This record gives sequence, structure tokens and C-alpha cells, in this order.
Amino acid sequence: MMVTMMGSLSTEKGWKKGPWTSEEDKLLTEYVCLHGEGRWSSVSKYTGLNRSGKSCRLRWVNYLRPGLKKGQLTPLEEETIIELHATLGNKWSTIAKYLPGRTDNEIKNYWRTHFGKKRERSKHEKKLGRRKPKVLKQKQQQPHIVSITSREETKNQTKTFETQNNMQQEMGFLYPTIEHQYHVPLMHEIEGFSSTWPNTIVDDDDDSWFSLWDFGERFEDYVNQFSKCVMPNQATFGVGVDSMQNHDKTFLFY
DNA sequence: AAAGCTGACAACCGCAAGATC
DNA sequence: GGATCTTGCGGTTGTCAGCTT
Repeated sequence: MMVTMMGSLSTEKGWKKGPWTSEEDKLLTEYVCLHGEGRWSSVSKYTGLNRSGKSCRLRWVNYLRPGLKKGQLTPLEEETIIELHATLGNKWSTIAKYLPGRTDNEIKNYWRTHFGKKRERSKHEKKLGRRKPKVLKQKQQQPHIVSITSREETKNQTKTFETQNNMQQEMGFLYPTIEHQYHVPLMHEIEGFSSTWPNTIVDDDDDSWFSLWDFGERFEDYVNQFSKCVMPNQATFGVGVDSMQNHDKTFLFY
């Protein structure tokens, strides 16, 4: 039998589920103030809250914890997410470490909203035989997309950069773990690049994800910088030619 | 005006790893 | 050393508001 997820149902153990009330929030907040974070399974015992430890932790981490930023992500945060996802993949908690005040859940939702569904829709359209590139909503206000490299110019230039573990890094950010002190430059940290993410068209091709980006004259510069950097969990980083019809752009794939 | 669609968000689930008994 | 418990993570789904048709 299908169980309604969001309704105020109780589990077999008797835990309440569904949206939290302000009273429940208050009880949980008081508990954390007194006992600190952790010991989530004890929350119900001390507060009378009929919520599982898991549910309490999630509510605290994603909604009640002090210092959380509310509201829309800034363009810089969006850019950071996109770039980190390109290197880290779906490591939402790791990505969240670079965005103070933002939760992994929030970032995950953002990504799925802006890219996941577009991919699904793209696949759907592919089935229907009408593939069209989709311009990201946030980028539509930016200037028109400029062709970077012609199809003919890059047709036979597809190349792959193996990740390199011991490169001396000069720009970008550091991964937090000791064993991954890699340095990957963010777009805006490369001299000459805009502080905002370039115009982007998103589409999918099987299970890979790629973008068409307007790098202007600095495309090769960025590729060279990026290819010097270690990309954890990514086997390759490459440059190829857009395979979509009617598009003559260079793209990056992961 | 109503129905359908879409994006944003909150919250649950399963699983895995680490901690504790 | 094994069983159990706790915690954290990533994936998924339901709801709702706003937009489009």
C-alpha cells in the first residue's frame, strides 16, 4: 500500500511524520540549546517530541540551525555549485562546505531543479525526436551566446586530459581533506574571465552532462588551467564538439 | 476562470560507516 | 569479533504556489 509521505501519519514505531509545527521546532531548538547537537535519538525522551532522531537531525540541520542563509542563492553561489559539481559530482555535503549557511539538501534541490529536470525533459524530448537546447533561466538576461570555436576547427581536436595528482596549483580553492589538497580554479578566479558564469546551454547526451559555455577568447586558457588540476572522482576531463544539430560550439564534458 | 505544468522546497527512505555494547 | 545503535549522506517523493495554456 502506498503511504502518503507528507501527511501527519505515524510510523509503525509511532513516530510522527510530515511537516513540523512551530511548537515542535521550539522543543527541538530548546533541546539542542541544552544538550548540543547530536544524541538525536534522545530528543523524544527529553522533549516529548514524537519524532525520530533522524527526523530531528534533519530538521535541525536543514532548517533550525543558526547561521543558515534563507532565500535564493546568489550568482556566485550558483557558480560555485556548478563548478564544484563538475569536479566532485553528487557530493552534496562536500559542496555545502564551500557555501557557508547553505545545506547539502538545499544545494541538492537547487541542482536537481535546474539540471536534473532539464535532463529528464531533454531525454523525453529526445524520445519525441525534437531535441532543443535549453538556456538556463538565470542566464537568459545575459548577452547572446557567442560561438567559441567552429565545428570544423574542433572536429578533429577532441582531446582528453588525464587527471594529474601532483600539479603545483596557483589559483582556485583547496579541498578540505588532507588527502585531497587539490586546487581547482573557479571561473572567476582566472584572469580575464567574468565574475559571472558564462552563457550556458544545457543538454544531455546519454549519461554524460555537458554545457556550452561562452568563454570568449579565453577558452583555451581556461581549459589549460583546468586540465592542470586534479578532479577527484572524475576519470577524465575533455574538450569536444557539440553533437547537437544547428549548434556550432565547443563544449566541456565530464 | 479553470486545468495543467513547473519550480522550489521540505521531509522521508535506504544504505553505509562508525561508535558502542 | 559480532550485534546493535547512531549518525550522515544521497536519492526520492509529496506539496504548494505561481505561471502558462
